[in-house]
Amino acid sequence: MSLDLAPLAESPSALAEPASPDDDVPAYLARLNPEQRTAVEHHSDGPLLIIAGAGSGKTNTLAHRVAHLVLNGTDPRRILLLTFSRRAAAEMGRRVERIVDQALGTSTGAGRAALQWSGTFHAIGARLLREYAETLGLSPAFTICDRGDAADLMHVVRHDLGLSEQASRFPKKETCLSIYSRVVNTQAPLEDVLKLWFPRYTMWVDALRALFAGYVEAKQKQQVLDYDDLLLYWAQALTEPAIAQDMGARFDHVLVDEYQDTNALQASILLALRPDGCGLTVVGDDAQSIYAFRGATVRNILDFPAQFTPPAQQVTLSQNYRSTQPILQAANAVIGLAAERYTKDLWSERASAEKPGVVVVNDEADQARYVVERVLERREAGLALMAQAVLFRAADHSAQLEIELARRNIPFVKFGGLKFLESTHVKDAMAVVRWLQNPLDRIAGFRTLQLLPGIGPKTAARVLDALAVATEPLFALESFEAPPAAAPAWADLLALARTLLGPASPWPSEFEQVIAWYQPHLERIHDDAAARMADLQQLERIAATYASRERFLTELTLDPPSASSDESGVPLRDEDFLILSTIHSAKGQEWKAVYVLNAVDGCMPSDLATGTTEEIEEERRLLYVAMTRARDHLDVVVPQRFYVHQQPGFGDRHVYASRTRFLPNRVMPNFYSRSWPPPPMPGASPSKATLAPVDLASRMRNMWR
DNA sequence: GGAACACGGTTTTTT
DNA sequence: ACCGTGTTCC
Repeated sequence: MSLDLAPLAESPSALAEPASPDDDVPAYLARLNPEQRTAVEHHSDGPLLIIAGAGSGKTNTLAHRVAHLVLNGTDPRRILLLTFSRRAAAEMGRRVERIVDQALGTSTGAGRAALQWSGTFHAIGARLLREYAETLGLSPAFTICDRGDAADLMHVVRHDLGLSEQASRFPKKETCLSIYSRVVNTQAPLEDVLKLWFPRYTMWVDALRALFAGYVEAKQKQQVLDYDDLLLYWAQALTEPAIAQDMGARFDHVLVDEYQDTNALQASILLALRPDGCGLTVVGDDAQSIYAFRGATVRNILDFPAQFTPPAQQVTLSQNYRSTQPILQAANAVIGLAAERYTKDLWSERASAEKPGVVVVNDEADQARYVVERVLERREAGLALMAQAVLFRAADHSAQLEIELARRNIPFVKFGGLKFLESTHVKDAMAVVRWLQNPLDRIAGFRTLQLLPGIGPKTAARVLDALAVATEPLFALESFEAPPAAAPAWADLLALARTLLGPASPWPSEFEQVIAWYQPHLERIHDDAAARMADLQQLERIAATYASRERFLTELTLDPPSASSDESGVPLRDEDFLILSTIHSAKGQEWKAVYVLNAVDGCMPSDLATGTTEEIEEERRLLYVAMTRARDHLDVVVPQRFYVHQQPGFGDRHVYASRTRFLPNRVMPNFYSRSWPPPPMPGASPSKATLAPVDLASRMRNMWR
């Protein structure tokens, strides 16, 4: 399931009116404004950088450029289009086909412009690596592990090396993985990464190096690649001139979207594919760079032109077709306070008398009530729920709002945060399938085996050791002597393994067997088995949409369902529902009305991201991204008190927060400022003070006397 | 010795 | 809700 619910980004309105009727110009070009048209028509023998401000018709411009190339004779199978998400790739493909079909004046041309090579860097990397697997010494059957699995593997290796008992200050498995990942993605030495981003752990440099060596070895033994490997192996393969030549020659054009959120490793892949920059187009906006935490660097986009001789041509799109002028002016004011800026202010022709609001409320409960009231008010006025979105910094910031929405029966879909695939039961089921796909995958096996009562870490490890040296996995399992306590469950597992390890059976039915096997374990382990079983049935429906076990595993790992909704289940397509999303997941999208939650210091910027000025600047851009999602209405909500989780030595508590530092007084004239609920009328004071006090405490004591 | 269970402390953003 | 740890039970 890829819930393509929210329409992506720049709507058709992001097209300029025809500038001047020119007989020789095809209609699809006449619709563009001069800058967009320059970008679309850029001659393909030199590299091109498009700096595209928020709402400037970026997606459309890129789609038009691809369509333009196809209409001028480029084979769509020889175009490589790298996007930030799978959803963006699908949307881009649809638009290109539409433009080409319209231009050719036929509806029979369906498929003529079908892009074969569009997807994320990771997905394209996985595909190429499988294709070139033999040359590269990889097993073509390699499985891809997600972040959680990678962390588990890191944990196992750490334990094997005896680093767990070292001291309490050795980084946790997730932190180890973050450090590793940052080294890989930034291509920087471990020492520098530690010094810059993980100063607390600099003393562990040698231990970490040993850990990472063990981690790499473990992955190779198990024929498993993590997310970073998809880029790393690809980049490394491209350092071989013959392979670079061969891979580069498959494509006439390489286009990259959201270039501001790519990292050094991705830049090196591009450069190796197109060393002279011919046929290379990158699009991005440095003001919207919000992924430095995973190694992305704005330097990629800023240094792009000078990488080539002659330097890349640069086109800037600065007309915004999305937001009203007051909203844009406020957003410009916010980003105008950034320490460093490279692009100029955006402008819009969409006049409006309505300034965006900064709304001060008492606490998060009032914040939820305020948002619900405004959402309903606007729906009364004709704005569908789907045209409205609530954005926030961290997934759990919407918790109170979700409760309020459920209470008032307002359907919603939430993007970002804890996902479907990360819940224990779904991970269990996926592990079973992965392990039987690749019996050398120890993490999947470890997880599966421990589901059996009577089998814990030790026995599981013995089974996996036997498998690691076996030539025939099924035989190894059958000759393993399970502990007596585990005997019945072990027999059931063997029966499942005989089917799944044996000659291929039809795909979706294999999955049904896995679920049938897992169900009794689920019921034994979890109290809320019924709800979890419903999730697994959902997963079964998803599994049925993939052609094979291998495709299911790869594609679901690289493109997990991005939305989760309330308990009533995913709303049907024709139903109306409100969008809740983390700001990160809202990238590239737009709504008529946008509500930004928790615009207070501590949330934005997050307390966890105030270490360096770079981190704070990224948080500022995050607010900018949130604000520029709005077309007509924008409300920034500031709760005066908000809840913080366990502070060392304090426990849960409320803190008094102040408006985010990104909205200082001097930008406030761009907003309409108010508080909610409105202050009570004078004279209508509540009567609390007149009630007599009651001593409940002594009544409770007296109950036991 | 190994598995199971109970408890206390934590939780950013994502391919 | 989950991870790590310490304790109990077979």
